[in-house]
Amino acid sequence: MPKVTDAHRAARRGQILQAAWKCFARKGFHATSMADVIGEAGLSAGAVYLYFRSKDEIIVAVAGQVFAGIEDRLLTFLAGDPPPSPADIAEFLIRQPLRAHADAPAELYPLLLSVWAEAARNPAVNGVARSVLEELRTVLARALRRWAEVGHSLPASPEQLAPVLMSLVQGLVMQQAITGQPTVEDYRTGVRALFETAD
Amino acid sequence: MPKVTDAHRAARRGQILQAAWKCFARKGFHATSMADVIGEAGLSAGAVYLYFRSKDEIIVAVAGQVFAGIEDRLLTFLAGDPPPSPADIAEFLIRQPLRAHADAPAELYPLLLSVWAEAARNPAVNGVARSVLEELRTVLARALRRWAEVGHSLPASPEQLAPVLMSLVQGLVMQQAITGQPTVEDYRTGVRALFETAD
DNA sequence: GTCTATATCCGGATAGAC
DNA sequence: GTCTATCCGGATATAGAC
Repeated sequence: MPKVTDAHRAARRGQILQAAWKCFARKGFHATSMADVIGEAGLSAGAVYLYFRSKDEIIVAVAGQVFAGIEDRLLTFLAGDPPPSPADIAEFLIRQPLRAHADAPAELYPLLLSVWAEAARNPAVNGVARSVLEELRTVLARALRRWAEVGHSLPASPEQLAPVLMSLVQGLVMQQAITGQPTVEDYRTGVRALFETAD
Repeated sequence: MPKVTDAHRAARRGQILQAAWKCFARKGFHATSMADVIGEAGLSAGAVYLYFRSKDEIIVAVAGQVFAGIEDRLLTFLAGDPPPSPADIAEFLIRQPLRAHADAPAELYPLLLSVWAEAARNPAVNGVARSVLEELRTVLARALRRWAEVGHSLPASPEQLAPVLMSLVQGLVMQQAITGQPTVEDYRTGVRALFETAD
């Protein structure tokens, strides 16, 4: 296996995934046909099936990309000194989805909804989503504990607050995707106020 | 049109919707075939298509049922005297989905996720979901305002806090559907503590 | 009103030429 | 490695008998 081939393979895979991402963002997983992906990628059916065994495999890969990087960015943020306050953490979380995927913001939220819904049914997608959510929960709890250890008070245990922090993002995404409301800025203000009176 | 016919029609429609609900809860909208619904209802294809013109029409009807009643129950709760506190409202919201559909709790959360994801794509479903979410937002804002007018303080404006309250349910549903965590009780405790320190 | 049988279409995946 | 052409299965919706 010469080097060229590996690079080539990676490039092709990326090309396909990017095309699939666009299609899935536009129409969702189920309404997207392989023909859509193939057309968007500018390849042929045979070529695509050379890199992915099935549509399901592409879905799982895209779901993975959606979550990719969240943890890393969050970890470096949470490791800051002094430790960020719960309000800071909340604000950071809320801004994450858009920061992570600066392109195609309009279709990002619906895509996230699709991924979550799929994660509730598709075992493979569930695997990646579940591990990310669980990791997120422990990371957030650890950060909250750090904040408490530095002399601040928390309204509840870190383990109980972490899921609440996560809900803030999830709820915003859903409401935005369905009603277009509220704006990130309005939402951020409400959330920050709530946590600041509670620290 | 004799009375019998109307009652009959209503009963049949209900029968079909109940069957569809079960199938959708189990497998989601897209993985459910008309054959599934037809079999579950114990009817024939011809009969089902007599009451619903298409699968899409059934999806919209089920989505409507999922939201049915939420508003009414919430309104009577919020109208209580003395006005419920933000913490009380949050707790009520969190418990709602399970109270509303006491049967089939295990599959309720995934079904909700499916409905939300569908609402982000399917215009008809979006219509019902959007109107419910918007109504919910104004109703909650009004209740928070009432609480403030009775002499309590709020960390932010009612309009900013209402979406945050809604997020609490949505996040719990999603986390439960995907990871099975946290339990309603743990979650409730965290949420209540957060809002009680802030009232 | 209801059922059976089926027309019609479409999507995923493959086979084989180049 | 890549493309074209195609197969097969399954899904929606309908037609027509009873």
